[in-house]
Amino acid sequence: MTDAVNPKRAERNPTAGGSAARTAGAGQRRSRKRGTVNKDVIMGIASSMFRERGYDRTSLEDIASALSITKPSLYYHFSSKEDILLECISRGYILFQQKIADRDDVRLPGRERVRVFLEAYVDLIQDNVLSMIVADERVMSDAGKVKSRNYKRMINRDLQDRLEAGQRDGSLAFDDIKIVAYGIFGMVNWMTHWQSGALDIPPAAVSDQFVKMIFDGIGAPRA
Amino acid sequence: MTDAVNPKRAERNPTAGGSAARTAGAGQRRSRKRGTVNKDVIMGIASSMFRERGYDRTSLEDIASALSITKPSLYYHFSSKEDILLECISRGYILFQQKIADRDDVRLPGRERVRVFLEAYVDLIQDNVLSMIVADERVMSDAGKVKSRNYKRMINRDLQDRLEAGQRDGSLAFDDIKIVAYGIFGMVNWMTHWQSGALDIPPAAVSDQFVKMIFDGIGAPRA
DNA sequence: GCCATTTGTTACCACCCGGTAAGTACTTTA
DNA sequence: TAAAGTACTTACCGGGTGGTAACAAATGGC
Repeated sequence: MTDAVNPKRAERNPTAGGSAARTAGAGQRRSRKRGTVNKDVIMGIASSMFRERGYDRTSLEDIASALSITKPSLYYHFSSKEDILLECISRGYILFQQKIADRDDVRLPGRERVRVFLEAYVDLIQDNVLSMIVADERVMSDAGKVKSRNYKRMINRDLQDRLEAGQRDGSLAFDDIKIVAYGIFGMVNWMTHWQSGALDIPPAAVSDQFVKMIFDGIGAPRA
Repeated sequence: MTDAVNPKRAERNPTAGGSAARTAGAGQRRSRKRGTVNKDVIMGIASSMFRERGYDRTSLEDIASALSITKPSLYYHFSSKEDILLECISRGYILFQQKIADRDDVRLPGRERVRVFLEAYVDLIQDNVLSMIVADERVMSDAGKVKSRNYKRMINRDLQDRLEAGQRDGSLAFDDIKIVAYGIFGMVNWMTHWQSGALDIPPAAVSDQFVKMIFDGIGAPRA
């Protein structure tokens, strides 16, 4: 009974699928064919787990076992846990850009361009893909902080540009653009804290209601 | 046999005040007079630290050293780390009720009662007092989850009551009250993720702008 | 068939964290 | 003044985490 070496680490019930891998497909350790685990597969799982459990509370062992590999294997693909997070953030940003590219059109009024932004954003939140939201700078290295902050700045800039465009073309009206942007991001980002029940609302319904609320407010029209 | 005993664990630099106690006054360990540390003082520091660093990333040692006491001393006042959090949540809720009691008046239109709610709420967020927001159920015991969820439910109910009152008296108008409440809480709760710079905006300015945005929206009035 | 590269594995470490046991000093009370 | 409680301290444990060293098996090119 040596307690330094934990023998139980190796033995993992091969029949128990566990709830670890509820999010994405995963089998038991060793069941996966060699070579099917690439960076993108890892980031898919990692994004989901970071989003569901939080970055801190997701251990590398959690991620690895959801992929049916072992923790050190992750270090073949990534250089650190933070590296995984940063790549997830980058991936999320790229997916956002791709999603928005189809529907976006700079000739539309700013108001509509804000709507496009929000619909894509809410979609991706509910797909557990926007790791940026979940990334808390306080756990990151200085270099990581800079990178993460840059992505946040870019996406913030994107929304603010649309808001300004709306102000110019007369489709939107507001005082303080910073507070407005913060408010909008708060509304949608906080979805990551919703309990599972509330998340069952279809993304389209959520973004519809939010967009309505943001544009029209909830004050009764004064007569 | 066992190499698990790490001797270096005990040695800790006693002079290093560190930046742990930037939030509230603290000196080096032992500088504080006996008896000045009571539950309320602990909760004050703990709330701030939970809010600034997050619950997970605030160790009991962090809290203790900010109070110039040792970690086991905390166990004289509280039974566990979660206990501290739960008491902070309760304290925050009570402070909220007290703050709101002065200005609240059920005879006011719902719209104004929502405003009162939000002004108090934003104030207390900026005072780092609403630990409820920072408490992530995923780290809590089942019993803790229930308690925490109850406080959240109560404060949610409070806002929804005000919203419904506004809908009845005609001062507010909206479709889905749940989404509206989620949206509002998202806007204000997300303030806990703002970087320090943005938090310098005076609370009154924040709540004014948020309230304006919530009531009137940012869509230009259609002619 | 052999070798280099890719993709993993086992075994392990140093560190940190929540929590506990047991003892100590100050303060109140009878 | 002595007992009883209050408010701490030192020393320690078990368990978990990110990360590393060293080794092994599958894969593809020659």
